[in-house]
Amino acid sequence: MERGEAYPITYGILGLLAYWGPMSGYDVKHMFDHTLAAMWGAAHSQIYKELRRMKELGWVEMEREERESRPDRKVYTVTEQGLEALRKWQGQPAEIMQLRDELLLKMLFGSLGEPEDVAQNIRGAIVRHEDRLREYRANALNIPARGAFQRGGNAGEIGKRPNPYAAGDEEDVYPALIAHFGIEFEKMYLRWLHEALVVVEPKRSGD
Amino acid sequence: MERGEAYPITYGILGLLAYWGPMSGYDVKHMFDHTLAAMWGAAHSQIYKELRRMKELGWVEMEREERESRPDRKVYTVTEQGLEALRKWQGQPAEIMQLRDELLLKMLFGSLGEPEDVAQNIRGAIVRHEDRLREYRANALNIPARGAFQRGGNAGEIGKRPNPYAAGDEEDVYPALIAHFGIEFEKMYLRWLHEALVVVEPKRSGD
DNA sequence: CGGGACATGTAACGCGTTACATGATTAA
DNA sequence: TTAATCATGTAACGCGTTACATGTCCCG
Repeated sequence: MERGEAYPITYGILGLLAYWGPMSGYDVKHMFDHTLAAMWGAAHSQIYKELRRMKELGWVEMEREERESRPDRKVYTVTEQGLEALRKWQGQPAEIMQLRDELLLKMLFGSLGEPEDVAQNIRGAIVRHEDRLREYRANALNIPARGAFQRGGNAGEIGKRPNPYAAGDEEDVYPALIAHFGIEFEKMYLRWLHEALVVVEPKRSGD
Repeated sequence: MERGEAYPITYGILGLLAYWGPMSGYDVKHMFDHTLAAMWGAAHSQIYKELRRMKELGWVEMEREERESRPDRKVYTVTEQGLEALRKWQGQPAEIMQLRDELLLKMLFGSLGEPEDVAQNIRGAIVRHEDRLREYRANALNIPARGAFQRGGNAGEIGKRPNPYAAGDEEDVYPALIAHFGIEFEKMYLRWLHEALVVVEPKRSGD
């Protein structure tokens, strides 16, 4: 595999298509927002770019779906070459992650700012991470079962075809593992934020 | 503050300079590698770029230090405007982070690859995260006390000046909080990796 | 005598973000 | 009538990475 051929987002889209079946770029965007947003954000402009490149690589095929009184859809289907690329990717070791959390950076240099500003930032983070934890708990990353993806409207034959890549009835443990990670991560993050708030928060005399 | 004026890495460098005193770009790179690498990687080319831009913004001043039989150094010092920018940054809310961990992406679509490949990836991640945890535990992010940064060699007067921004004897809790986060994160990550390995690892009959 | 540390840069390239653009339908 | 949903795109911009470039000193 040459350098610059594919990136995590490429495989993210390819994985969505392989896992849930043929979709339009618009659908991929919605899947990203509902399943991968907390892990890997993606603007629709980026998704359309990647789909075009994957078509040039022969990893997906595109079929134009014309509809009356609705904009046309371009439905993408993973090819055998695309599946091969996914398997190859799975076999390669993943680099260790970097956190790249701006809050941690702000807090590392917290002594160069006002303590109340740091405390305010921590309180904001608590709210956002509690929201995320609630989401994770409510729907376990919103991951529908393999091949079960179906979008509203009369999407024609293509949307109703069963996913040709679905592997029968055997259950898939991986989405549950990822959801579990998300929950454990948010719980740990929140524990730490509360600890930090106690340390940082200015003590008031009348308390 | 206009869009595109400064980014996390800008404030990371500015914070290093404000916290540990005047440094060259080469020194900044070393500080990054020893304190922030796990959180925010930075190539030296990027650091030199940022230092140039910060000079144009008036956030730092540059003094050329000529030395015999050694390459010249460009020593950067934070200005009052730079400190003001840092304080302003501290007062602004931080966006919620995205994980962007390729291993999680690979595992989400683990069912599209070979189970043994996934297991191998998990084992590799365990080794790397154990290393990182050991590092964190050994030196708590390698963060020297405020103003205590000193590099080898006879670096001239500049390197020996006490940090003008150091705020006396009061201890700084923030680096310890960040180090604590790093340790808790790695512990949680490792717990999860071991759980995942048990689920994923193919059972052998003779075991 | 080769390799590491010291020290600073340029060039190429693309992911990822933000903004701009179009235009129909449907529901409040 | 205002706004959201459906649906796809282009353009600008820069962070971040990788590779290329130069030259001295010091250690084994």
